Amino acid sequence: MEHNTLLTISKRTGFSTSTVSRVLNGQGDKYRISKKTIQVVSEEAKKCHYTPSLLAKGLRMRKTQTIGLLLPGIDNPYFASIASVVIYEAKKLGYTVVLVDTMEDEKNEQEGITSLLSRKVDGIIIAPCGQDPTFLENTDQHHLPVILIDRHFESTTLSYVCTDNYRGGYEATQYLTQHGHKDILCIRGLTYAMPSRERARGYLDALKHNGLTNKKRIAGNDFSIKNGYLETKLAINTTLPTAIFAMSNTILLGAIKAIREAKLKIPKDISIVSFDNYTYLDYLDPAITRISQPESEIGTMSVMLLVQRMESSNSSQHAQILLPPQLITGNSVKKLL
Amino acid sequence: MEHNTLLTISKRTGFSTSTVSRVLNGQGDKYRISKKTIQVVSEEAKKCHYTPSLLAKGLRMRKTQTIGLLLPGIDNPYFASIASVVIYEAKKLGYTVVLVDTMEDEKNEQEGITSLLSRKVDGIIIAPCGQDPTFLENTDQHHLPVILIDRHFESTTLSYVCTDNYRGGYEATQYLTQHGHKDILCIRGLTYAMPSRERARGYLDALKHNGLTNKKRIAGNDFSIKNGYLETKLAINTTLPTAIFAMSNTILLGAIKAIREAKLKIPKDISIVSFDNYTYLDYLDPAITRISQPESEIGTMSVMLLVQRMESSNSSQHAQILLPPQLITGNSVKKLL
DNA sequence: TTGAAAGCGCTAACAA
DNA sequence: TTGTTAGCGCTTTCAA
Repeated sequence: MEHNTLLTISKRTGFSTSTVSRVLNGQGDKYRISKKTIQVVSEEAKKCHYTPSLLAKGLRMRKTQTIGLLLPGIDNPYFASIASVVIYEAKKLGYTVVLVDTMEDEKNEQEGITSLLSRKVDGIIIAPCGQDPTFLENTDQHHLPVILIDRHFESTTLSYVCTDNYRGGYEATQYLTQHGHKDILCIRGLTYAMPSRERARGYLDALKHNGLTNKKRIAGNDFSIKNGYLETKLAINTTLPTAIFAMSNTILLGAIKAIREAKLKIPKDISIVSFDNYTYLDYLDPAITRISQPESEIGTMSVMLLVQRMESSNSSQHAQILLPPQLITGNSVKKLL
Repeated sequence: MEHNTLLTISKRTGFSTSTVSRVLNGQGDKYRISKKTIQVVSEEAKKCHYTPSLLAKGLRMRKTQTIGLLLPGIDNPYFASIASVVIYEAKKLGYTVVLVDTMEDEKNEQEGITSLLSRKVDGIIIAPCGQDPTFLENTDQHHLPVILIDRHFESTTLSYVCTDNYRGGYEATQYLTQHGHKDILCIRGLTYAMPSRERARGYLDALKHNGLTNKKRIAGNDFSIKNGYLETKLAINTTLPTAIFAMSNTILLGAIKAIREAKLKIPKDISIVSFDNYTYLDYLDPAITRISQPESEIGTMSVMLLVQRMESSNSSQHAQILLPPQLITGNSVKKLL
């Protein structure tokens, strides 16, 4: 293990580095290298635990078999789930993942991207927390494919794979109205982020289709537990809604906390529907009714799209994909008469 | 953004690549390069969005500012939490993290390490799922520092940062006996893994100190939800213990599921103490009493140790650190008379 | 105060 | 069937 290179193997076997390189890359047949040479070289490589330098290879080939993944918070189970899938799928296709946690901070995001560019990653998958797609669009156009996940931009040429958040917001609200709810508080995530806006749009449209437009009530401005807590607390102390539509699992937790502090019971005193699926939601009492996002599909599809763009030269074609969410019913919604 | 290198900047400014390199690395003063030159070069670099190639730099310097992190499952909140901290701390010190999810599979672990070696990472932090430290020890001795986290080996020279699992097991059990419990079922994780063994040892010692050795009851063999479910189901249908000590948050979930299916109530019919801390545990009903592991300290300390070893040449010194766990009380344990 | 040139480990065009 | 050689982008020694 004393730092082996093609050169050291070349010297020990007596063959040139080219030959060694070709053998070790499985191009022995292609170059009609003799069986014996192949065997000798292979054995020597194995014996000395040769590990090719992906630095040198990357420098020479202009390809590093690496993809950068930027997420706003790996400790959020929703993003952890996506990360898990992306890493798995990437590995299957021969890519390694460099993970950057932007912590919902634009500066971190910017630095993260720069760092990935320096590392010469072959492509980027990102759940952006910035509001401006310009930089990403430039990157994408200069030979470094970018795929957005979870969040996309108003008008962008960039490829994305996201949940159909409008539909999710609509279905969550519709489920509540179908159970007789008319006073529904919607607690929103990051105001300017597309998922928040789309879910809110779905919420509003559902109200409209039920003649409840005048009942609309949207509050909150980020995806934190604290936001869920404060907005719920406020609502409880002003006008208690019959139901809450929480835009994320984090907001949900905050809401539950406030509800418990007020000694209210779910669903007897107040109903709740959340966004994001998660094992633990089945273990809460009551189990929480929620709109499940297709994390697995988002992860798989984003890797597929990215690899496709990275490996085919002509593909400047962009795909903008919305995947349907799914309602999972628990016992957190009461049927009103 | 048309692929700028030192050479292109050198040509455009008229200075040599050496000078450009020195300026861009902040060594202008050291080499007494004229203010004007520094300014010209810096401006050109900024204007063309120069991004140094860490491949070339790494190849030349034999240092990539990258650390490899191998975890058995990023979707486990305990590991997600560690990953989050490691990424953050590493970044603060100028390092990027390549994350490998081994999925509790030795083969994946082996491949992951090989891949990291090829990428020429400067060091490795790993929660090993293999049983044999030999390979890691060899790696560690050949100029690539390795730090174990979460799990360590029987007798190893490798550095590690782990929870004091013996103490955790002891305290969990002690808490139960202090509440009058004598029939405590311990549901274990991966049999051969050090955390399981140490927690079990703590459990047994606590029983012993309370004269309950003949009551010992250990079952189960991995850290899955399924394991917790099956063992609990079995216990309920044979001899119902008064309390369960679940060795992880996953085992806990399985246990709760079985308990609910049997229409039993926690803590009225059966008490439970778990391992691993997690926000959601406060939101279960009842809140779960658990032994909290110091994820943040584990993450921070492992990065500190690793960086120390990577950056000081003489440091073949190894640190083996056990961090104390902490009991967090919920309402899942009933006081028996 | 600046530059020329070698070399990190690899691949591939060209040559034999 | 195999070898020679140039070059990927960078740092650094030596020289001026």
